[in-house]
Amino acid sequence: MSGQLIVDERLPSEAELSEQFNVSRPTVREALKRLGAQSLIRTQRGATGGAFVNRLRFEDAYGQQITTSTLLLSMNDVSFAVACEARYALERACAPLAAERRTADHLATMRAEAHRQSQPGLTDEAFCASDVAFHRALVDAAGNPVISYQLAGAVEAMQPLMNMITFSARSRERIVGIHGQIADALAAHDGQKTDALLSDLALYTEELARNVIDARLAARQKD
Amino acid sequence: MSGQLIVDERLPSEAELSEQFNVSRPTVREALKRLGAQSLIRTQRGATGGAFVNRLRFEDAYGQQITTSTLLLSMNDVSFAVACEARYALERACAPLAAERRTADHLATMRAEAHRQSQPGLTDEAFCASDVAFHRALVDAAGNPVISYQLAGAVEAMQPLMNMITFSARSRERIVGIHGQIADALAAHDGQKTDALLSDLALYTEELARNVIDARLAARQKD
DNA sequence: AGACGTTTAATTGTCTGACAAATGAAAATT
DNA sequence: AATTTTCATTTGTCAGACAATTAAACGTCT
Repeated sequence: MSGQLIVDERLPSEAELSEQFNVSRPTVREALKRLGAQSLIRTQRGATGGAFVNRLRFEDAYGQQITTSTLLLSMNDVSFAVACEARYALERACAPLAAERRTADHLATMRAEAHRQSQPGLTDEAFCASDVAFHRALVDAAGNPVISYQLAGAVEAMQPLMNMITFSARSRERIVGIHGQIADALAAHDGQKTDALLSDLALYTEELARNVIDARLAARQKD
Repeated sequence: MSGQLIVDERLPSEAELSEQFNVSRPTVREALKRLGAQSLIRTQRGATGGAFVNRLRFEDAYGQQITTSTLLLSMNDVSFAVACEARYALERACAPLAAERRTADHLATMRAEAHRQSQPGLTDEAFCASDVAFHRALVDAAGNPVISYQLAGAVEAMQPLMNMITFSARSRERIVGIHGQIADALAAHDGQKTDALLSDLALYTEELARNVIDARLAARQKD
């Protein structure tokens, strides 16, 4: 953290560390495991083995980010509205960049996911998973790895919350329609239109969630 | 992660776990340390002690998020332009929300930081730190903890990169001027103006960074 | 000289058994 | 009833040992 070690540099062996800090090897190992859990080091067995400073890659950080975000949402009873607002606010931030830089690949992925979403036999969970894939493609289209990393948590952590919603055929149709329009807007490099469509989608998603919650409350009062 | 344990639930003791999984206690301890490093559990000594499922709080997650983001930027030679683009794109995303919901407290913090930034004796690092505090207040003004969490990394991780820049008196004056205008725009609940000002700030910051980099290249060629 | 096994030393991974330190509950005492 | 003492439980730490892995050093053969 303080920059004294560089990537791939080898730390002293466990025996050396235990002598250096006047603690036993098991204690050193517990400390090293803590660093390993944060992906700060990796260890290798054998003659030239040891603990090495790990290069933290974006792909590794994605996973941690998603896990942490998901746990945060589930443990701090964040309302659907708050989570939804955060997600779409951040996602709209990359609309202009995505409109500028989207490649044919990104468009193809989005169109493919939109098409999958229109299949009638799809379960609600598969629909949500495809939804996430669609939006990740949109975020990645902004062509900025830092943004992709930051938004991985916001987008993916919403999935468990979205899974609470049951999507009727009619609501699916509307969502897929907007997805198609978003792909069109990006194809036309129209950032403002993309932004407006994401705004629509945010409002509609919140409306669906509100309906589900209201229905549950009504059912509970009936009991 | 799979939801089988609830917050504050106690895990079996180390001795029980070592029996359950047929491993020794040190091995169990190493595993528990890994969970502890991820803030998933906390441990307590004593008769009624043990390992307990930890409630992951936003405040705790902030720190992890900032650490990870900072390391990501420093280890993957992300250009200043990319990091800057990400930061301001995400920050602009909360401009409309901040304009709507900012409290007098947020405005006071921002004005106080802007005032500090205008003090002549300030070091470059102190100036940057105050800059970060200003922008955190702006993000927090959006009144959405999920957004605050997500942006903590983007905003704070930029600080080491910003510290590379030496701020002349003239550039400070301009930045402080924009900060003041941002506070004014938020006071007037003007989201669009805030967004435009953040856009200006992004462009100007990138310009400053470009100058520093160009100057360094020139100096190197001179050698 | 070079290719190919073999040995060897270093290092992490794991185990056993032990003791220290903390801590709450139960028991004893005032 | 309040306070102190004792005790059992649990985590924290230590020492010493052995297994598993790995690359380098060494020998041997072609």
